[in-house]
Amino acid sequence: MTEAMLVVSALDAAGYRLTGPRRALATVMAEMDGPFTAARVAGEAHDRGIRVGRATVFRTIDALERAGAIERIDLPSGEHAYVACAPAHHHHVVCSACGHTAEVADGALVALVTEIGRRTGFRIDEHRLELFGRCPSCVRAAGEGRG
Amino acid sequence: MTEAMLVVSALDAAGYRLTGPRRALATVMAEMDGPFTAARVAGEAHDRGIRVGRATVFRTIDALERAGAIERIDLPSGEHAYVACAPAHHHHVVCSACGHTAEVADGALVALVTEIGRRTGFRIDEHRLELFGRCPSCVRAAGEGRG
DNA sequence: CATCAAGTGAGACTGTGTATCATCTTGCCA
DNA sequence: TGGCAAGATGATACACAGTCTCACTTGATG
Ligand SMILES: [Mn+2]
Ligand SMILES: [Mn+2]
Ligand SMILES: [Zn+2]
Ligand SMILES: [Zn+2]
Repeated sequence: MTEAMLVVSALDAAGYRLTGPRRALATVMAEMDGPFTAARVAGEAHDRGIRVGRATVFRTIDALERAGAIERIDLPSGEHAYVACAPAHHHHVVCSACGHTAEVADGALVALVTEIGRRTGFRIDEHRLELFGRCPSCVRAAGEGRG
Repeated sequence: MTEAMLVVSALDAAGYRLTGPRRALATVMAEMDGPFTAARVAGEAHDRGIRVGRATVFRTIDALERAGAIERIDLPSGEHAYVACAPAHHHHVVCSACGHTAEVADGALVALVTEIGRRTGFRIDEHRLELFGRCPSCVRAAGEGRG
């Protein structure tokens, strides 16, 4: 609930109009558990009786991404997923079993990126670190299975 | 030339058959300058008079990726591109102006990933670092423009 | 060579994302 | 409070990425 409002206010702050479809979709996305694809948002919206065009789903994802309220994750499968998250720069660990994510602060990575820039001679202005594995609870569940 | 042979032998080592289409496409990919999309491989092959089905391009990219001879890069635009590269684990810096890439050894990143695993409780088994910016020669070119 | 599992190409098909355009809404202001 | 222009919407058509099927071909192996 308050999560959806954060998403909506990010839209507002970025100068986008606060429309019905955007509010509804922001709520759907904020309540999603783990990364979601455009198709899943459209499906979930449909299931809740929210009647919104497919193009609007893509446009809203686009607007939210530009507003910094959601972020794209390129899954190893090639799919594009998104997660609602803080507007500050950070990265994500994604559980490949249940989809839960955790945010990871940039921390030591900035120094590493600087060093890579120095060594390669590239002027690096964008980087992306994505981590995949099992979240604590899925690790625990798997352990029990064989324990 | 020898680059293409490396790609072909990686295929061989992974137990794939060495067919005409695969050799031809491996050559095309090895000679590509910077990351290439499936569509660009198909286009380039066509331009060289190599008659090969579109499905085969996708299947060959797939086989080469599994063989470790090429690697996918998720461009910020959302496109999927590939680069021919060494089979050892590493990452890429991509020039967003000219497309040139440089390989970056994992180095200090492994420790960082371990630390992230410890802090988040995730058992991380895959990570991906992608860096985008300007290569040395594009930086130089831009500098001259205003010098 | 003969054999046959693996690979190929044509083409249909699914899915993602974009373009168009007539219609509707929002934010703003008189 | 109503009027309006810019911006947003949705229906639909479209462009493109990637997969699937299936009849046919080819490479590796002996
Ligand atoms: Mn995030
Ligand atoms: Mn590589
Ligand atoms: Zn999990
Ligand atoms: Zn460059």
